[in-house]
Amino acid sequence: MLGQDDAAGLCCPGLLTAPLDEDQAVELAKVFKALGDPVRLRLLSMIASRAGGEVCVCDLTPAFDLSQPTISHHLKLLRQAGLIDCERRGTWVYYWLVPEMTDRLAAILTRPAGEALPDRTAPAGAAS
Amino acid sequence: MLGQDDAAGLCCPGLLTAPLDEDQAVELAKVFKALGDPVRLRLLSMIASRAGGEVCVCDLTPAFDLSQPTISHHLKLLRQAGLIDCERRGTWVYYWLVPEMTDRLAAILTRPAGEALPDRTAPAGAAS
DNA sequence: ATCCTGAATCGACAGACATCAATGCAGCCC
DNA sequence: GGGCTGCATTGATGTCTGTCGATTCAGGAT
Repeated sequence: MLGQDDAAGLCCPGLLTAPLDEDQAVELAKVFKALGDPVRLRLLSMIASRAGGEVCVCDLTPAFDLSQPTISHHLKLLRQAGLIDCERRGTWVYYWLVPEMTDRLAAILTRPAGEALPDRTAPAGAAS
Repeated sequence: MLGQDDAAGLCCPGLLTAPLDEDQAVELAKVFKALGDPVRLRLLSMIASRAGGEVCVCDLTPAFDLSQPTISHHLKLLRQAGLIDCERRGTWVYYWLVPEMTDRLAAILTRPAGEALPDRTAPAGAAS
């Protein structure tokens, strides 16, 4: 059943509207941590932008100056974060994006429309 | 002019539409890495959701079971990532969200509207 | 000036992480 | 079967990071 460890319980209505409780924060942090590496970001973008929606590992590995085990490790972390999934098909393994997860992250980072921000460009009290 | 190190050059049209080049990936990863810690996520959400748009450090610190220097350290990382900014006002220091950055992240994680995903529930591969 | 308070910085340390070479495992082909 | 290829796992290693106590710095109050 392919790990798919956790990181599924991201129900939070939005990081920016109410304080996160600790459990939510821990879950969310796992996903952002998975995104917090240049190699994984490039892997994710290569997978997500691929016409057809899936990529063979053999197309990913040569794009980096890293060993094959290292790429495999990064793919595993992205998968455990719920950002991608994979399937073995004969000799090759194919990865694809899980758009529900990126959608969820985008929603979490989106502020409610009518939120009036205090105008920082002309603060009331500060001259000079 | 308050560090504000880098992490400003996030022009990328979207993580999910085209492969990121390495420099873009490195910049973006810094921001996501800043979000990849539960304490920083909670700090950010406490700051962002505060009515009035700003929070005094003295209101943040007691919400955690961590030392004051540790909180200060996390705030510094969030600030270096461009997610928050701060100002000293007399004895106290106030922090607020930089919504441009979260907006940018949300945009980066958002797929272009008309993107037809391959239907994973009924793979078409075998036919034809 | 002296003291006090709130916040940032410094130095140290344990745990986490990225990376590699070596190995293991699964599926193809001869 | 035997060998080959593609990918995952293991074990080791150097670096990064989260945390703390101690210290320092900035501003107000006495």
